[in-house]
Amino acid sequence: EILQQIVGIAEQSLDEAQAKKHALNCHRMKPALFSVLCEIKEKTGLSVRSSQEEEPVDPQLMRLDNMLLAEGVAGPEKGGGLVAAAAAAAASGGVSPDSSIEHSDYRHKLAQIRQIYHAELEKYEQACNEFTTHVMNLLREQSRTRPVAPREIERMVGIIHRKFSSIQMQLKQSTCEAVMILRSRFLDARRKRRNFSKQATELLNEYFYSHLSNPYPSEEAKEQLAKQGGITVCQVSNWFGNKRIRYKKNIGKFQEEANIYTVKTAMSVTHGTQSEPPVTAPWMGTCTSSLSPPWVRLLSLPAPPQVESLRHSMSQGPYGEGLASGQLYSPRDVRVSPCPSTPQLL
DNA sequence: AGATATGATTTTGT
DNA sequence: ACAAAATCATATCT
Repeated sequence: EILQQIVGIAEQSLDEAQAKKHALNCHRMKPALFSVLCEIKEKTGLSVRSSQEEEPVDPQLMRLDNMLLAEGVAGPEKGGGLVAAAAAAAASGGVSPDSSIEHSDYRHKLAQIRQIYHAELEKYEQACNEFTTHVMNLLREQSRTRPVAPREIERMVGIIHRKFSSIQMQLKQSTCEAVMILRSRFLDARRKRRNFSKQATELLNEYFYSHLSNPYPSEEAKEQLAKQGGITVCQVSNWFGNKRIRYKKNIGKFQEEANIYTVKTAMSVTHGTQSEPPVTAPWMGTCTSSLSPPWVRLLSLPAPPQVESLRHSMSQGPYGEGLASGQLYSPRDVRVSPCPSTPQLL
């Protein structure tokens, strides 16, 4: 009969139920029922298994945490953010002087993400605590009418925490995604490409066309070009890589440019209007473009000595017309600065 | 607006 | 490991 009443409680109004509960607690048979329940429980031995006490420490969660920390989202307050932004700036390799404005924008957006993240985290924390205390109260209350071991309460709390931490993980995940998107938007160097200064381009072109037979500047030459042009050594390398491939792909297109820059170095001699034939050198390999027809290759004999530019080449170092002679490169195994790239965080 | 130029990154080949 | 080649993504021109 009493059991029937207990089951019935669920269908009644709160006040009614409360009253009934009180009545039950005071019922003279209650202690007997309680001890019976204890006995049953003891017999069935449905006690908590002590398994899965140690958490496996999800590696995915660790990665997310690490990233959030590294990006300054999860770390200490304002300082962390600044440090992260500075680190990101350094990592992106931008020695560009105009980057501060973009970065302030980036930092602002990051701070927003950070704020939302922390607000949500706190909300979850609070909800978790609330829920936990609620459940604990409930269990404590119930322990008056049925046997509840402290272990069981602990276990419930553990379950609740696990549940909430999985929700937290979702939050972390989406925060990480947001940060990644932000990064790619603002810090991917390709997205804010700036053309080099006129002066730098001129410098590079001058070197390229005056070393057309072997346009592979040494490390030292690159350093000098970089310094003079106000760009990095890596950018110089990129430029030459691009230039070589694009030049040989379409020599015709570059003839005008070639004339400009070779004339520049050969000003002293003639102002002859007849343009020189395109230089084809061994470094261009057998690749001929659609616009520089096959016969160009037939004309490509050993690098024709460019008398005018020879002087210039010589003054620049042993890289100009040195193809035939042995000294192509000076020994340089010292890697100065690796090309910076955006770190792959995920 | 679309075509071309250009700096940077990724893939490929040796 | 290095350079060529391909590709990406933005800048600049028309």
